[in-house]
Amino acid sequence: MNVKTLCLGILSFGEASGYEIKKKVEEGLFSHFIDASYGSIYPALTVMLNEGLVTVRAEEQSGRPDKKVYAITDKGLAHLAQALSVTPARDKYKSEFLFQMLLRELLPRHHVAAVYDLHLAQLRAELEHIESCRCSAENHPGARFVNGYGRAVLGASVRYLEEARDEILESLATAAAAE
Amino acid sequence: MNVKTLCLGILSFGEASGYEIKKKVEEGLFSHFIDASYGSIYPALTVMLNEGLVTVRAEEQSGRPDKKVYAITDKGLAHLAQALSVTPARDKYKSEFLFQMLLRELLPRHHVAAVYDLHLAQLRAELEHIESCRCSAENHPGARFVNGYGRAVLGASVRYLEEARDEILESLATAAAAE
DNA sequence: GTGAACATGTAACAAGTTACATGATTGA
DNA sequence: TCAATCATGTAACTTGTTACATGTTCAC
Repeated sequence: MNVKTLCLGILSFGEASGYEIKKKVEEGLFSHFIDASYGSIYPALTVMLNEGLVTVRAEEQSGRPDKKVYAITDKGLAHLAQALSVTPARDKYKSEFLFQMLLRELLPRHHVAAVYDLHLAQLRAELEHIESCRCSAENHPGARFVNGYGRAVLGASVRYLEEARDEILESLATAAAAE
Repeated sequence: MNVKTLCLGILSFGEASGYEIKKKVEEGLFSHFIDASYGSIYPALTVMLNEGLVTVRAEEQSGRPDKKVYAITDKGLAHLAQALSVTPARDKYKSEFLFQMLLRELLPRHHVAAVYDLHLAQLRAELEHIESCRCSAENHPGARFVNGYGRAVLGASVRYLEEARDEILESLATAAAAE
């Protein structure tokens, strides 16, 4: 799936500027499983405008550049539906954190402890965030499902890290004591 | 984290050929959170050989090309430790499946049902796989932790999909009946 | 005899990220 | 006054993937 499809998907919820699309991607209901940068969003919108998949409306603003609000067209909606009518690529999950934990015996104890707690804090923050989105997702079936999925997975991660923390810290303490 | 670090990490568990590294990445204990293709592994090994991070040993084989078995050097081990001594990048999770489920109202019912069940089957297979790796990970602390993490997360995904399935299918049935 | 697994390697290509360029406003 | 937020856009760069090239053995 490419950035074009991603933008069309966001726009299917309502019109938005490139800037707002990026915000929705990184802060919105879907932040946990999609990602895109300005450098890919803006060109994608320009291309789709030329292809008739979206329309623009310039919103004048004092001082700032005109806000270009994009809206999806019928053609864009059809394009989106078609782009989604394929078997989705397998989920991709990449974790440098887990790679470090796998090889933690090679790393300084303080680093492992710091990385562990940072990761746990980040997961908790993300979980809180999607829990705060719960209400706004309630009335949309797709959003509700996706929100529930995120809560289930992030919740499991947080719980696992909380449970395993003692073991990690204990082995660290033991190793430190043995020195 | 790049492919070089990934290969060094695998090699820190023992010598291996490029082919075997790829197998370990896609079938091994870590398959759920790392990934790499031959097109990136082979060049990485060549570069690291020139940098003195690994050594090679050609294993003659009848018929097949010589198997080039790589082993990590002390310099490579130091390089690996240094590469891992940074704050890890945030976990990246991308899911076209969730994106389709988010927008499922745009998609044909049969497609949603097929995609859902395929995804569930794939998650179950992956979970079974890492459960089958559990024993071989028991005696290595890093592997045990990572294996447990994978089981926790995949288990939560599978359970959620199992629970939500009725709701998805029911809404599909309702929509179909309303036509 | 056919496809999968074993085994290495290259080159063209795709896709997206980072950094740069610009500049006003708003709140601490 | 300094950082953050709003706001768009381009170009160089990174990184890795896909497809190709080659050839054997083993199991069905």
